[in-house]
Amino acid sequence: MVDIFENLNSVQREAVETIVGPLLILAGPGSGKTRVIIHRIAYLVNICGVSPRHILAVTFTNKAAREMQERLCQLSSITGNGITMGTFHSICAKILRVDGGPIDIKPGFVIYDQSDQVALVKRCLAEKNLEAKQFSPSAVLNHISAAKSHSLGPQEFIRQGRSYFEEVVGRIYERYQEILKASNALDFDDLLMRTTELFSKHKDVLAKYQNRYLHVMVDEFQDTNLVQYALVKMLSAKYRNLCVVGDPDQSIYSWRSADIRNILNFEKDFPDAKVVTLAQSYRSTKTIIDSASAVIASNKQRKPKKLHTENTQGRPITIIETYNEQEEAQYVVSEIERLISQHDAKLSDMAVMFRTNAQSRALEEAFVRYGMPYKLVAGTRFYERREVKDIIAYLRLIHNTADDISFMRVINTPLRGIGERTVAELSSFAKKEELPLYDAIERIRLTPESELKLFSPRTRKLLFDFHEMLTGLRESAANQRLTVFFDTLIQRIGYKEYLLASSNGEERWDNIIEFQAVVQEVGAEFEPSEALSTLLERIALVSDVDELKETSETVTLITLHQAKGLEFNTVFIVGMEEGILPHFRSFDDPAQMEEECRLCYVGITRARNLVYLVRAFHRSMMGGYSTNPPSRFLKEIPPSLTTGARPWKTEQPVIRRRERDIEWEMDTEYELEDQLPELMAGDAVTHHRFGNGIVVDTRCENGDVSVIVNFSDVGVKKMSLRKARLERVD
DNA sequence: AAAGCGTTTATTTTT
DNA sequence: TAAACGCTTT
Repeated sequence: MVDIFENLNSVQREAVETIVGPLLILAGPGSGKTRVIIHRIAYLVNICGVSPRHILAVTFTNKAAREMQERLCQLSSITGNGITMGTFHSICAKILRVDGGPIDIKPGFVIYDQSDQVALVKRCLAEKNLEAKQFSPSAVLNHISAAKSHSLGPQEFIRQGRSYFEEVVGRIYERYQEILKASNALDFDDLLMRTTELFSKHKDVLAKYQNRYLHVMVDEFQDTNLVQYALVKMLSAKYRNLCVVGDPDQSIYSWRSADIRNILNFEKDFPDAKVVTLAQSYRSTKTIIDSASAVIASNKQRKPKKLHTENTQGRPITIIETYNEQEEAQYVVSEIERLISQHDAKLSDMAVMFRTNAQSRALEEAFVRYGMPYKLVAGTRFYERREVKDIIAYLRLIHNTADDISFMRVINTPLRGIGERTVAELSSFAKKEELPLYDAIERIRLTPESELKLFSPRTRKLLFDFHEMLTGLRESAANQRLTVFFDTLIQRIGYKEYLLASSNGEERWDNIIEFQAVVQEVGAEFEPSEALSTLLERIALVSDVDELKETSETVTLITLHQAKGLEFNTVFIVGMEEGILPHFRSFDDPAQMEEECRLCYVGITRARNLVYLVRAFHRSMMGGYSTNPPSRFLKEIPPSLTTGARPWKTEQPVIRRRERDIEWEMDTEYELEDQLPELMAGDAVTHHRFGNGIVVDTRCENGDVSVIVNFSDVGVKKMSLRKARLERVD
């Protein structure tokens, strides 16, 4: 057998050998965290004789789970099998399928993703005749999701609601849950919240899992939310062998309710916890570690942690200033070209990282122009493409006819002449009868026409045909192999013809073909009775990073968020500007600014050898353009560690923008000069209605000057400088 | 019911 | 700029 302690340093070894009681592992980037987790499991199984089925390991992506599984099997085949390993969501989904009964969850439930959630909120808004303008569906959804992340049900949320807005959200939330229940559906947040509900209401079920999992491990603990922490505490309460691994400096998902305090509270909740700090990096050069440390050191709310390495000093960080985003992209491509021809670098060992998806555009153009292979870790994810979602909606509806959101999506896709009015009438009928939409059609058909004066004969026929088609498809699904059924479905609804007739038809059809590959995989493995539900489960819980294959020879284009956990030899971070990184939406909130800083830290520490920090002087943004000063994070890096453009001195304050004012003065009527405050990005202003805010950008548009202000109460607003009476506050 | 036309609005997105 | 949205026309 392989020596489990081979190649472990003393701290890592300590972490591996601590198997009893609570354990917190603080692991810096590249400190061998995954290695420790794997070796610890191997130690538990192979040395201590713990059965793999008594181990629960939670990861943050499916990919991480898969990789861990693979590495375990490499280490020893007996270790790998039988461990419960997966994301919080997939583990909870499994628990609820098996044991959800006591809290009224039927095993066949479907899982709603983000776009389904938005659709559902919209439906609730429409039902309540609320203006989508005033209550933006995504804002409402964010509040609902945040409530769920704190285990607050609708009632509790309403009870503690503080503002009018929250009161309304509470009512929407209530209805939202009703519809979910009636549709036999759970959203992502429900998977977690309802599992904690199950555990707290039914101690026998909890006991079953507590007895099984003698050892619980959680990776990426800094990005867990309160429900997830609650789950972990419940599951490990009996044996208290709980090991959490994380790095507060890499917490970048607070906007998804991840709570950095979990990691800080851990020691309070478990006073006897042992804390092990892995501070030696095996990944990056000394220069990279020192630069990243300098960047993160500017965060105030942070336990200082000294990362070190015995690796070589390495090359300095290259800082580049380009004219605009095209030149920026061009620089990246030509530098990659140079590294390949002069230093024998591999494309697959390089990544270009950015803060916002919009930035990928200029990059892609340059890569295409140069004919350099690249892989964009998608902005719109595969399973969220319209055509793929359409088909998924059909599959779900066939699997679970109560799924109203899917029903709504497909009833007129492809177009079959059933319009808005008909759907509205049908759904109010369904609501009155408390029936799913699918069953409502059946009810209409069975009710004598004299009793029910609904719909014209033509419309009735259309509805009945649709219903009949679905019934037929349900039968096919039950009998045919999944692959065959899939073809039946596509053909029956005429989807190919429909797609090819639309714009980008070919491309969209190709996506269906790609989807078919996944279907084939599942179809080959499962009998018709199980295949459909397996397929739906599989596609509900995967992300794009999961699908990222390292094999192909291409450069990776990826957002900083998605890059977490990955590593490359060479990393380019583009858009190192105020307004991009840090993003302007974070300007007025110190806590969010610290998260921007961590994002930068995560990016830099993905690199083993080379880091390029690139910025553009001038960049198109939202139709106009803006001239962003260099990112404040650049200033933090000691000049001795950098090379390349560094025209500003470190002592100099951040340059604030004013360039466009030349145009502005020409276009603006002069008498305004005295009355209007001369504003620039970063200025604090006050507005008679919107309150206080920070100027994010000023720009000329058709002779008028618009100011974009991020108000602390109402968010970002764009307004005419001439009309809006903004006052500067000092 | 569906196409057409202005208007609006722009982070990040493990699941 | 461009895409998504909602209103109006056909």
